[in-house]
Amino acid sequence: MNLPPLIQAFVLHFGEMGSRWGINRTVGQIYALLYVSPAPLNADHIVDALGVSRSNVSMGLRELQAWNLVRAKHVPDDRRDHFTTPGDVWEILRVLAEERKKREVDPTLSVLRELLMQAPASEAERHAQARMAEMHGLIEQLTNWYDEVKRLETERLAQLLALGARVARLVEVTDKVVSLGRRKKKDEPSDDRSATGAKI
Amino acid sequence: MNLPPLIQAFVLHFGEMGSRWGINRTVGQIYALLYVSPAPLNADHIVDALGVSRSNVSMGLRELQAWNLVRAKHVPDDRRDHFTTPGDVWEILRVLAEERKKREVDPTLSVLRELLMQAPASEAERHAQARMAEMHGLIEQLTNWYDEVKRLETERLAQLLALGARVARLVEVTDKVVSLGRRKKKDEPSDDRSATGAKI
DNA sequence: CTGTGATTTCAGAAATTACTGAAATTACGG
DNA sequence: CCGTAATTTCAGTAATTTCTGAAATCACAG
Repeated sequence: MNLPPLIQAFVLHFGEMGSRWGINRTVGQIYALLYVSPAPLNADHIVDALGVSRSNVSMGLRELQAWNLVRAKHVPDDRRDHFTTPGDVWEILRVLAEERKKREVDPTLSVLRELLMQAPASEAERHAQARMAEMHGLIEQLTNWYDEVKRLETERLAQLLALGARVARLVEVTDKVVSLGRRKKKDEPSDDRSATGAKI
Repeated sequence: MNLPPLIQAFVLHFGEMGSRWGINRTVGQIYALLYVSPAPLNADHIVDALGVSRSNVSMGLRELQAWNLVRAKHVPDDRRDHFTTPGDVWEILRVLAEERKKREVDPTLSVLRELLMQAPASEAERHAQARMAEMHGLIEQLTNWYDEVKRLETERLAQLLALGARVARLVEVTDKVVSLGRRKKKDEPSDDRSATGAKI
């Protein structure tokens, strides 16, 4: 491996972490290298930098492209493909979330749905199904939430994050006021507004 | 493997998914089995049910306990240990989030911090550091958010989830009012706060 | 077309990870 | 303590995954 020490440390760390996720060391390293690179790199650059075989790089890039984490870019006057990561870290986060959901969550959800359709043949199966239903419910809630949140623009999302758990106070108060309002009269949103104005 | 078909399908699926996460097939299967089991199981039960070696089960249980996903329970009049998963799926979610953060996020955060302390020795390193800083900033925002949210009780958390992206409307309005307020006078936080009371 | 260089494929080698059975250790009732 | 049952450890083996170099394919300028 032939890289400035700071970059090498970063690349090596991602190689290690890669194995802790589903991806292998080389794929992690390629990603890290492209991430910190100021310009798109061609495959041979990567081979030089990481000291792995050309074919390994080819397979790694292929996998990263399947994950939508790396894009090929055409550089004029160069027949070789050049590769980059999306520049915006928020964009990367979105892609990562989407892909992991697709690979890790969706298949489970569909298996659960299928198993929940079947008629239990015993008490053991009945109980198992009840547990599966709990899991299914939770995952469905989470994915519904995710589907809504992912549509937000980055700036809004960042604001929500910054707000953190303080939004919960709001929910709490809203809840209280709504149930109060219901006791008096239905649909009096102007009241709700001022009420929710309590410190969040 | 010796299980009712419905349970077997669930167990096999978790075995497969296991490999897609960091854990191996047997560990995934053990977890799935305990999850749907109406009562705690001892190690030999698991051996029978899954058809793997006793030692493999021992190692699997050990790993699941390290993840806090399985607890040993003592059953009176039985010298053998019995194992269960936490019953509440929300609790499971919390544990999972916490452990994955500990294993996948925290180490990266600390490496990034360390690398950002060092003085860059070249333009390439300078640029790399800037990218690392972006990544570090994002991860820190996410973990701060997580740290706040994880403290919420389950019920509040569920409410927040149910609210979904609709909380974003609130943020939007807040934003507008804050910028209005700012046009008049600087630093008037009490104003800002009441402003957030607008309808969500 | 042809020739050249870039890229991918793929069979086998290397490395890693998972699993087993035997032996060692631990826990505990008598 | 002793004996027995439960559990863990660990060295060796099996299975899987990753990586490589050689060959095949592709892409395109001339």
